[in-house]
Amino acid sequence: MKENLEILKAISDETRLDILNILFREDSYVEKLACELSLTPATICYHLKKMELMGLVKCSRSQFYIIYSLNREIFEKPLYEFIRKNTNVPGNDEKYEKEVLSHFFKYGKLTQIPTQQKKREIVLREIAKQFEHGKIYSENEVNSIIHQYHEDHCTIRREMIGFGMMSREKENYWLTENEKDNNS
Amino acid sequence: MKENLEILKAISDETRLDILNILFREDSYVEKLACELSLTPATICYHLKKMELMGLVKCSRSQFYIIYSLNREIFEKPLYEFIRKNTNVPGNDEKYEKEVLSHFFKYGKLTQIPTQQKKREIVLREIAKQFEHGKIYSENEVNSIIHQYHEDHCTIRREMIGFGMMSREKENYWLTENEKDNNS
DNA sequence: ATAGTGATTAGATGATTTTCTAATCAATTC
DNA sequence: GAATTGATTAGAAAATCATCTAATCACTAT
Repeated sequence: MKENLEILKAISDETRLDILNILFREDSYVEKLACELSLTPATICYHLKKMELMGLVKCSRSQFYIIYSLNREIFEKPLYEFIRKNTNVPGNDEKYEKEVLSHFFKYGKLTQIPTQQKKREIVLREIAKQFEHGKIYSENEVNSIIHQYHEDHCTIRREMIGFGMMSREKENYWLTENEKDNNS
Repeated sequence: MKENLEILKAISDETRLDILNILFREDSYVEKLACELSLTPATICYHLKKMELMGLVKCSRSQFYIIYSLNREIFEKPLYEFIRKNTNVPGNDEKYEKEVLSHFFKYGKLTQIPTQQKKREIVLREIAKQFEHGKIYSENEVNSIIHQYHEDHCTIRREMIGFGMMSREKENYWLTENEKDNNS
């Protein structure tokens, strides 16, 4: 909802808070509000119209005056309803990962092993994609695949096991099974 | 509470809503947020600090990163709690009345009888202050007192009875009793 | 109809706020 | 302790917003 932002903005102003507080007490009209708040009718009108557009107040004519009153239901809602979006912004995390990957991979090579855990995990997970699920690799095969990306295949191999991406028994290596979801 | 305004302002911004939405999902940190929202870390920091100052988010260091998270209690409160002031603005209505009076009275004379009910009532109530409570006046006395303010004492006398400020029986006039409160 | 009055709109001005770049601070790793 | 990296601050530019004056609109009453 883009509208949430507009509703919040329609509230977040000193003058408009003053107006709302008066309207909580009693209905009122432009000229009276202008007088009570020491502002011109034009200014009050500007604020009331803004709030009316967002459904915070409503108005109706009564003899000479146009009486403004609150739409009170709105103010009962909890704050988070005005914040949370129903549209799931897709791929926000992926965007971050792409940024990290493009920073550490240049021309198909890993320029350095990231120091920070979170970035290292992203990079290692990218390399792990070169291995097939279910297939068993010898240590030499593992090393040579990793070597395409970086010279220090030992560190990387060890780290991949440390992060639980890869499993090992004696000389045999394979992708850990429950890691499948992260590599698709 | 002046603070209410600051809290609302700390929420009412597109970027800050985006940040809050991400933090509803999971805790995060400056650089990651900057990347996801395609803004610079400086900008994200600016927004986070603003929200932290208002108690919307909190932060704690964890290894390399400073992790930001929500103060979730705040977002459960209904909207009106962020609007209503506990300080009763005193004398707002009086201010309006003063404005009306100074518009219709010039040099101690009533320049014209207002057309609108609300204003006419204010003006008449002002003139009624010249009469003593409990005292009984003849029609001539009433007329001459009113005449100090305006030539058309008949209309004004009639209107004061119409509004219930003054009572009449035959030739005798007196201030209506339950009007006392309004004239102090 | 016409005059009077409250409400609204248009346009201009000044204030506030968001954003960036560049520099600095603070914590971590080698 | 030197270098790296994430967070913060300062200062400037650009965008947004509140307010006013003046003109117009819409309704009421004579």
